[in-house]
Amino acid sequence: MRTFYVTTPIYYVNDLPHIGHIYTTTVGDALARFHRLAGRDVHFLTGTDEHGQKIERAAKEEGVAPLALADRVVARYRELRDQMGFSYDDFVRTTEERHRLGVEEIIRRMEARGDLYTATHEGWYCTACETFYTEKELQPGNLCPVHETPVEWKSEDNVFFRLSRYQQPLLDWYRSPESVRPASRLNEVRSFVESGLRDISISRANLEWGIPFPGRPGQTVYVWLDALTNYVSALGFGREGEAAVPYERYWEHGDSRIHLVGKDILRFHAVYWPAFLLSAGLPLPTTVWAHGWWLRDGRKVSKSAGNVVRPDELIQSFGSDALRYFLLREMVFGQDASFSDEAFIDRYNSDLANDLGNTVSRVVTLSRRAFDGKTPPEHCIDNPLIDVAGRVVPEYLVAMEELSFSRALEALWRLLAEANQYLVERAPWNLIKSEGSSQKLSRILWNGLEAVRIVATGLLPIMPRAAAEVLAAVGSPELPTSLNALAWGGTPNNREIPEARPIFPRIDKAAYLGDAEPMPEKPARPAKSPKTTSGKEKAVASEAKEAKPLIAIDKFFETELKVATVLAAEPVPKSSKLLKLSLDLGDETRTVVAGIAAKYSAEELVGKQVVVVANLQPAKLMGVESQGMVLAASQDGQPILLHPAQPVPPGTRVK
RNA sequence: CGCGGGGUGGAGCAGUCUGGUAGCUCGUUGGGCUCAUAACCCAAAGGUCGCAGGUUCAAAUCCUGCCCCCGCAACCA
Repeated sequence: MRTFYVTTPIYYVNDLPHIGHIYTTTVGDALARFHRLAGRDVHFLTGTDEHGQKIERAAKEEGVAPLALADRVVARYRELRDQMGFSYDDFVRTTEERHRLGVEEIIRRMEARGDLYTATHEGWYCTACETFYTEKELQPGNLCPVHETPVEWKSEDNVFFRLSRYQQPLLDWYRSPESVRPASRLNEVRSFVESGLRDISISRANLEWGIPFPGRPGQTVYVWLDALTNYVSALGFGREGEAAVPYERYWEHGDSRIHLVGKDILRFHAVYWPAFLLSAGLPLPTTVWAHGWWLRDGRKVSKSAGNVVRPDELIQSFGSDALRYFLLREMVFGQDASFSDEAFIDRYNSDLANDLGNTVSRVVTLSRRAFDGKTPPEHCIDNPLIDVAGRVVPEYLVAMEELSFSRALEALWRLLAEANQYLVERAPWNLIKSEGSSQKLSRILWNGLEAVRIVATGLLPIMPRAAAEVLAAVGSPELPTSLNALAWGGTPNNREIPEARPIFPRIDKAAYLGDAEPMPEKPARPAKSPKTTSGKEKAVASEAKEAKPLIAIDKFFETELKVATVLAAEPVPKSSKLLKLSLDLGDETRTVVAGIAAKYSAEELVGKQVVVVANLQPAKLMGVESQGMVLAASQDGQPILLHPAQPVPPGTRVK
């Protein structure tokens, strides 16, 4: 039996599940279910990434153990399994022993290959955090983002991986169009690798919360090597005997090894991970498959914008299968798609309620009425719907193999549309009146039921629960175990069928969206549900906003604030946000760069008075030295400048 | 020349790799049907496929150049 191994990324426990996690896992689930029906030996893996600085720190702030913090988020993911009907075979946590063993083994092999070496890593270092920060993580003025104290330039010894050695082998791998998909992503990755690879650091000193680096005391395995290895460690790589069997089966000798990833982590999966595998002498994945992002009302989702789509409300309001359907139908795999309540409801009503639900309903009602609560007693082997099904099913199969779920669903829906058309043409409701339970009527209604049965069978991987319900409704309650069930002719004759009830009741859009007022421009607002319990969720992940301690007044006076008059202003070249200001501070003139260009033009500022921090360490921005900071209120990311209420002499102290 | 995505009937999108009658959903208009979840069916209106060149018998699709929008990154000291 051919094997099929599919993975989602492991999710970082720093964040609660959101629509992106749900999407990837749904894709994995649909694939896994499809391939099981296709008769393959499927192994579907997901899990969580639990190590690292962020977790360590968040746990410390809350005064709990890092593992306890992770446990909480993991519990949410576990709940999601039932809520969404995910059928993964295994859930790996990077804090598990089996994972550690896998990481240790892969490192041993990379070491044996001679690909690891120790070198000095330099960077900005906060002693309090015992951590390096990149330039961009620092607060203005070279301050630690956590402690807001100055960082120092420090060097530390790290283990490095000779990534540079694998440039050519990777490029060789990319010659196969299967390696990275879709093709546009393959090009992206290839050009990145062609531009040259530098060795990467794969360990950290002074990181407690992680896997100790084998053979390098004081070093901890760094995040990506740790996390990526889950794909083999979960299978038992690095273990003996029985425990290693899945690894042998699904990876070493497996037929398909598929990683589903978001485009944001493509580089790690399509460059670093294969390089690690090459170094360790393990087989590469057959395909790294990247999908796009979900946008919210057309805008990028971010925590700070507060427009993160969380699944609970949606599942509660529409049901998990409706969500699964929407995600797979609306997004063209690989591209970005936009999530909005309106789009969701429109899809739901037109596809699920009107097309699918209503078709089930009419077909079942007619059959029951004409044939005494049963499916029709006989059927024919020649009718237009057979031909349509014969065209639609292969299309569906190809699309599913290609992860083109939207196309697969379109194909199924074409059969549904044809069935409706067929019914209208034959008008069985008239036949019931004119000739009663005739042979002709029997055949017509059976065809209708059969078309729905085939659609529902195709929907099993997409909407497992709803599809099963539909199958039961049309008199085929036994769940198919093979894609052979997509062949025409499966509906039994003379089978009792239950009374039709709405599987997808229509949603009153106006009522759901709140006010019925049809807005010409829809406001980007979060979903509103009467049953919302939004407070709970926040409590779970509470980032523990530490209360800032009060400071003494003399501390405040360390900051020297002065009024200054803008003498001249000009945009900083090639910058979108920066204005270069010449400021009169009374006894001196200074150049200050301010990130206010989005809101203020250079011209309107000349002559205005502003408040500046006068004793700030100078810093270079886009090549221009800034000798101070202009104060502004920050509203939704927009700066609002502060002016004295009436003109004062330049250089006047502010306190 | 920083990286990427996009520009297709009123809206949202597919189609572009592998050129060959421009397609889907929603919406609009008219009609039909009354089995069904105010559903379903038919028909119609509505598109210079961002612009300009080029290749070709044939271009939304391939090539060249340009314009516009949206993310990301570099910059909010």
